[in-house]
Amino acid sequence: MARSQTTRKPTRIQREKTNSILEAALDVFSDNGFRGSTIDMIAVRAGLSKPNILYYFDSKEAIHKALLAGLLETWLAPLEEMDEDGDPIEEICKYVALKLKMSQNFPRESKLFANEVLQGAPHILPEIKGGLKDLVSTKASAIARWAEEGKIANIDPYHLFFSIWATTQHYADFDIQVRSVLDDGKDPFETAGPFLDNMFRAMLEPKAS
Amino acid sequence: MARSQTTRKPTRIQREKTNSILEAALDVFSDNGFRGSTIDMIAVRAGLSKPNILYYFDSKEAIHKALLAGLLETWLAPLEEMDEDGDPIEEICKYVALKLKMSQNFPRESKLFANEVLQGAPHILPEIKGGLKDLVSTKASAIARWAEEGKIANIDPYHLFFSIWATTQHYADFDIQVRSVLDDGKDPFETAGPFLDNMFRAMLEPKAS
DNA sequence: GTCTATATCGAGATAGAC
DNA sequence: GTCTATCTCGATATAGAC
Repeated sequence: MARSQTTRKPTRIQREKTNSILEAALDVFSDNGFRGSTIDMIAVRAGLSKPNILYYFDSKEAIHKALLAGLLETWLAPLEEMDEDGDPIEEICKYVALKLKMSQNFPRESKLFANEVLQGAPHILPEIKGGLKDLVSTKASAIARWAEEGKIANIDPYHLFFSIWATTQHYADFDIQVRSVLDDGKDPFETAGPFLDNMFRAMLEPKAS
Repeated sequence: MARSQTTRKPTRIQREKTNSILEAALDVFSDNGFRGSTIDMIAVRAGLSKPNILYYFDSKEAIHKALLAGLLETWLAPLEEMDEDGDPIEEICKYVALKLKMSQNFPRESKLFANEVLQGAPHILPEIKGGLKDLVSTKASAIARWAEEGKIANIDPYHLFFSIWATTQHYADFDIQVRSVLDDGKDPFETAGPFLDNMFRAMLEPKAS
């Protein structure tokens, strides 16, 4: 078990190889899911041999866990930026735009996450029931307050989050379907931005009571 | 290869066993994905032996294909019901409600479909680029016409469909996350119905120009 | 039609030379 | 640190008795 991860000083080369393995693994796992991926696929894409992969990581699962480890944090960062003292509708729409940008720029991460949750989140259920739930709860309170103050329409904050996650991640996770339905060549993200912005503004606009 | 599927008259018992295998397979595949599922899991859940499964189906993939075969059709049925001569907003909201009901009543089918599309739709890409694309194209034209006539707001019909699919299926596909974020015990579907209805009505309401 | 036993194969992981 | 060769195991699928 005297693996490189446990030694004291990881050299530059070690870091580089570790990174290229993770990079290749992200490709493979997001395309094929955990069970559908093989170490060989990762090795080929990383330009390394199979045993060499297992020199840097103890197992296939260790690679997967390493990828997931930082993922939820990255995924939640945009939500943390939501400012309770800012303009309500602008803050929410900014979050939507950020989340859509993440789907556009990090589709592999989105798919990795989708795969994981779809299978019942076997590796990150604690994090979901912990950090995610807590953060959402906090931000939901802020949104509920905005609604009480009449600054936005009276909507359920939790379902608001679900609809934001669902609509933005859909373009990454189901991209094959989206692009198949649209004329090939069109970039879905260009038109999705204005559409979603308009959709959430319409819903959030305070109604005359 | 003289398998029962190819004989002329499938007896009642054969039909029943075939159905219980498909039923068990739907459980297993939707929970674990195709690669993560084993014939043994299906056999145990169906109360049959592994070779007996392979007497009724030529291979694990054959079971999977059989499940997917009817799925897209079932999945599209609600969209076909959308009436171009009905009240625009009511027709669209009826579609949303139906789609949500399907997520509630057929979560396994939804997950099976999500798994398939997430992996790039290897088995049903032709159907997606064929029947699905055509049907959506037809209905999108109707919606575009409604918009031109000022009966609904001027929104992109394709992104409307994407947002409907994303939001409704989210409750089935990501149920573990939804239920983890909400207080346990609450049924997400009860509150999701009114929320989504309100959301799509707000977006579709014709704007004074 | 249904079983037990087994052939076969793919893939994770390890041994040991270099 | 990296390779070739190999062990091992789980899973698909088949053979053949009943």
